[in-house]
Amino acid sequence: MTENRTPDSSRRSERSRRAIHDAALGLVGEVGYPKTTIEAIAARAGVGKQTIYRWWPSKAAVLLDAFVALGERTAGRAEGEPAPALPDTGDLAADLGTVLRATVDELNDPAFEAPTRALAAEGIVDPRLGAEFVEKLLAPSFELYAARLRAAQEAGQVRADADPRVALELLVGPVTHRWLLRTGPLTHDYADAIVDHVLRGLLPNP
Amino acid sequence: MTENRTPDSSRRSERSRRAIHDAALGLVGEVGYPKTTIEAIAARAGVGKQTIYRWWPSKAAVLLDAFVALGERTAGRAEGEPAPALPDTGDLAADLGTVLRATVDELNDPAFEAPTRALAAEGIVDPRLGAEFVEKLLAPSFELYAARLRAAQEAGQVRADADPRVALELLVGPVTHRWLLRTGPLTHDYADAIVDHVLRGLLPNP
Amino acid sequence: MTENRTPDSSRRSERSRRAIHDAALGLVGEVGYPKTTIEAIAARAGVGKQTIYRWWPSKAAVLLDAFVALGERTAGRAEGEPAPALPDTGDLAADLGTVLRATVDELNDPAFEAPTRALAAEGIVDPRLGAEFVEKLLAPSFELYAARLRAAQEAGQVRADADPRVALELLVGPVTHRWLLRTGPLTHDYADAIVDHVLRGLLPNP
Amino acid sequence: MTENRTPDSSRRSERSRRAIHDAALGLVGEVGYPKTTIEAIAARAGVGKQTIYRWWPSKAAVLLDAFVALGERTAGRAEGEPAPALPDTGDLAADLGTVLRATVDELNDPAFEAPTRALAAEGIVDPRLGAEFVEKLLAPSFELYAARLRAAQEAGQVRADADPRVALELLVGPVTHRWLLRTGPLTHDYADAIVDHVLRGLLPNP
DNA sequence: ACATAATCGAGACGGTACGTCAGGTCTTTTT
DNA sequence: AAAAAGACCTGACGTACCGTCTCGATTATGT
Repeated sequence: MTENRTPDSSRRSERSRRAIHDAALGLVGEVGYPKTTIEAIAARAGVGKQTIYRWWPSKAAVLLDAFVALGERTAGRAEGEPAPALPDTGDLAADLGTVLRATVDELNDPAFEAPTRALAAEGIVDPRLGAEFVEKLLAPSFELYAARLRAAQEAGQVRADADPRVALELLVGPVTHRWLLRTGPLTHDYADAIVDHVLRGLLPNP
Repeated sequence: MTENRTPDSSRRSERSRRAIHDAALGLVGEVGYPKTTIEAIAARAGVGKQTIYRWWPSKAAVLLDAFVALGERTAGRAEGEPAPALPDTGDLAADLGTVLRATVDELNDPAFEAPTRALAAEGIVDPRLGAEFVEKLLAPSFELYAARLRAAQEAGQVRADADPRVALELLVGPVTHRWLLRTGPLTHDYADAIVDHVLRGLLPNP
Repeated sequence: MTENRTPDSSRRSERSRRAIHDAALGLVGEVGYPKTTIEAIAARAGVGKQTIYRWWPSKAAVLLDAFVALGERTAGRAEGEPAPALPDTGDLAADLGTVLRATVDELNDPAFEAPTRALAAEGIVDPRLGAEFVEKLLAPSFELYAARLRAAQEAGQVRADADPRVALELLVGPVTHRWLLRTGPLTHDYADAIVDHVLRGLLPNP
Repeated sequence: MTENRTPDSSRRSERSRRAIHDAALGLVGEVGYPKTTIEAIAARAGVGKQTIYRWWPSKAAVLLDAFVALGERTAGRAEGEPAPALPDTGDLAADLGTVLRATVDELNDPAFEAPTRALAAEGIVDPRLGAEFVEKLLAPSFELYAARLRAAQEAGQVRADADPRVALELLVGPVTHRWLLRTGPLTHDYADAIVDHVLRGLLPNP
């Protein structure tokens, strides 16, 4: 009965897509995620509601797309994807510290905070969106951590029997935990402390 | 004009309170949190909507209350609060492993999953609720971890310069991270791996 | 599944009812029936849409109610209904002529024309509404015609074997026909001609 | 800016025209007039929406065209126009009765009822369409009545001072009145009664 | 023991947004 | 040049809930 016709994406209006992205980000920044309605996005974008419903399944999906596109634009990259590499000075502790501090800074950046929290919250409840959130926003940087750890492992700076995925989560888990639950201040010192503790546990057995 | 009268809680109907708790938990279990509306809770509880609005500020607050009460009831405790202590067999790794595995089991329990995720999600976005969520549901067990770690520290099993709060987050952070973001299977093995890594980092300097 | 709860009319807001009537009539007069939307009625009446949907099944039903109430208010009568009697001067032709001319005037009154046409049109397509339209707006006056004709019949001015319902339709049918289909000018002369022809056919057999 | 170009009707696709007619009639029969949408007509006819908008001003106009074409096809006539004559047996009452009964039968034919009512309703509200409706569907038969009455008048069977247009409306008005308003059963007996009454009023003065 | 006052169940109300539908315009590609 | 296809903006639909509000009908003290 209800036909699930998928629209012809080759005829999609690029103008509308961009306008919707911008409107979504603008509104979330100005009035917050919960008060950002699809109706308002459409109105601000000068677009029919149907044009949103045609291409996205939910408000959160719109915002996720917009956010990803924003990240790419901000990073200067085109909508294709090569992401920059994690520094490798040879000093593992310093390298991880640098990046974890950067992560902390980003989480503390008020411009990013609102939409990121909103998307994380939606993703927690909606597995589909959660997977997309992780894949598009988190996975890339996770992979960089893992790569750097593997390099260190090969250089003998890290125990051979350590799983880089687990190590990665030991670094990132506490930080996001503190950020999400607001159980304490999210500072560079905290990032350093995490790196310090974790690396102690990863040292090769003497 | 509109007086903001705070209701007289001594006249509060215990019957209604319980009915609302039950209705909220039932609905969240059956239709999920987003489709659980205040109107539906009121209807199922056989209660006027105003009775909910009188005593709770939001749907999430209702669920949080209901969930806390459920936890207490399940644990056999009265609505007062003494929480059981964390085991201390002298073997720190074993003790932490036991408890972290229990946490993993609870997070995997389908009955608890839906409401916990919903509350976590709301808490991420709403700081007030987040604080209450942490305070009522997480803080108690966090405190137990911290106590056990302090005991181990005093016994010389853990470096004197380690911060128990940080150590705690090293244990709990990765687990909740994996649970919230669904980045991997949440198993006993994973709990053990976390404990193993973290304790290595906490050993007294040789 | 879909509960058909009927609202409690004793709690109905009289204020809203009147405001909706006025808004409906105002809008139909100003922008015409097809461009009068339920949304606009609600907005102009300062009322939630649901309040309209709660009490009326359709836009046409709203207008019909409003129109009936208007008719009663205009006629000075309260919302109860005793309708005035048709004159009986003894001269049947004169009496019928008077009333049919009045009907013609009413049909030509621009204030009444738009809503009446709209309601008639809806009634033609929707039997339920049509019945209500006839019952509430037309039947009362029809009954007066019939009564006057019966009186004439008893006075021997009309054939005993004539059916007053049919006679009534002979008078009223051509007038409404011409009005609805705009097949010719709707004048007093036309009314007189109709009365003349019809009465010839109703004279007692010589 | 937007030119109001009138399309070149010589290049019009006959195939599409017929398909649109058929789709319109089919849909009105199946789902009723209000639920028959231009979009649905286009889809069923395998035609672009623009093709409809190019050639017709409104849904009602499409249906009217389709209905007229259907009537002509049904009557076996080509799309040109000669309409059959009304019988003249010399017995005016019998002749009019025959035709009025035929009219009654047509109005009672369920296949014709839905579209006719829909068109009549639209015509009541939209004068332009109303005129077309009368002109294309009603006027031809009206003219036949008028012709027959004129013949009778010349034969001295009808008063010389009677206006055939009025006489015609005396016959047709009550029937359509009853049909449109559903104020009573539309039977052959009713048709006969109307003819009887009307002819009494048309007899030459003794 | 009873009056008094608050809570309670119920649900109508003014609103906001939802997700859907169709209208009528426009563009792209095919015939 | 007209046609099939269908994306687009627009705007109304009817529904679902929101949070507020009034209405009797219970309570539940505190004099």
